Amino acid sequence: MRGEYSTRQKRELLKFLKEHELENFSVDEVVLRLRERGASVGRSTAYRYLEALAEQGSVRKYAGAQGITQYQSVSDSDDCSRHFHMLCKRCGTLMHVDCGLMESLSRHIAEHHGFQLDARETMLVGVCEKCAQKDAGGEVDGDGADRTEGRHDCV
Amino acid sequence: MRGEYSTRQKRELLKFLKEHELENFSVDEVVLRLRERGASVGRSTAYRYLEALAEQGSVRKYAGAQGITQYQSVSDSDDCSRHFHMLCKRCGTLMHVDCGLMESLSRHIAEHHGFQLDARETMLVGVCEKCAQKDAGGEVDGDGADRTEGRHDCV
DNA sequence: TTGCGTGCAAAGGTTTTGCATGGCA
DNA sequence: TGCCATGCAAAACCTTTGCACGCAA
Repeated sequence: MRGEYSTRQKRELLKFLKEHELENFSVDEVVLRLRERGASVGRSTAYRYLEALAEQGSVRKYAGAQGITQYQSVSDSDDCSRHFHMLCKRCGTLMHVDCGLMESLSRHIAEHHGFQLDARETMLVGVCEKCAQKDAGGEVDGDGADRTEGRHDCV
Repeated sequence: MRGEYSTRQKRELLKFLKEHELENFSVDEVVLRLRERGASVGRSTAYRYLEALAEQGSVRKYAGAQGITQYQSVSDSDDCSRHFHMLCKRCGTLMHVDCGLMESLSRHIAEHHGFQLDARETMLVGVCEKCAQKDAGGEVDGDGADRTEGRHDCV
């Protein structure tokens, strides 16, 4: 019979992602966090299923710092093709930006530069507010580990 | 004595990069192309020197498709921190965009979203004009291999 | 002569794959 | 009972590093 099976591993992964919507994880982190809560999932399985979810669109997949692939669960209602994303190069946090200027930008680029922007894949790289403050203050440690994340709806 | 030595390998690499300004290469491609012209350079050396050039700023380094690091030689007069870059997800071509809207964007993001954009690392991903035309026509092959590249100065 | 640069080979890390086993329908 | 899914281990990859040798200054 054709189709997909519902397994414990898939359910655990899905549950974890739902609970941590808009947070960013590497495959290893997901595996680790699941193991901590006693819901172990094999690394291969995590790779395979996250990849599938990314293709299906319910998870964003992108290259974070040090070339490590990051995954981020996106709520069903989120249409990531309609807003842009800011990636903090310090802590790896990914933020969604709903902002009118983005649409103007897309339109401008298309009309004046003959280039069709893909908001889903485009990443505005820089330094987020928190990390900028840390920079101003003491030294910054490598990871940062602040994985909470938000949305910026512009006025 | 402090300082850098001028070696055959460095000169070959530099010469190749100058000849292929604004084109994009992986380390392997550079090594291969140099070997083809009888100017072999070890992989480690290529990695080390390209990395050095990237830090120094005369070469752009970025994560291309499939997580393979790409390098692009930039002319001396180019100040890549002052304009943005568009990366075609089909053929891998990288284009420089000098455009007033980009500065407005940076300023807006900083003021309204508390995020400091890094133009040097930000990549506007999408489909370039050529590939869009190909899409409209027949099927597109994976690589595309059109590595020539241009600049878009906006009016 | 001094010490940076080079290149090989090995190590390092992430991601993919092969295959036997296990579980869903 | 059929297949799909899983997980281990191995392979595949790109990249970095250690170290002995070579070469520029």
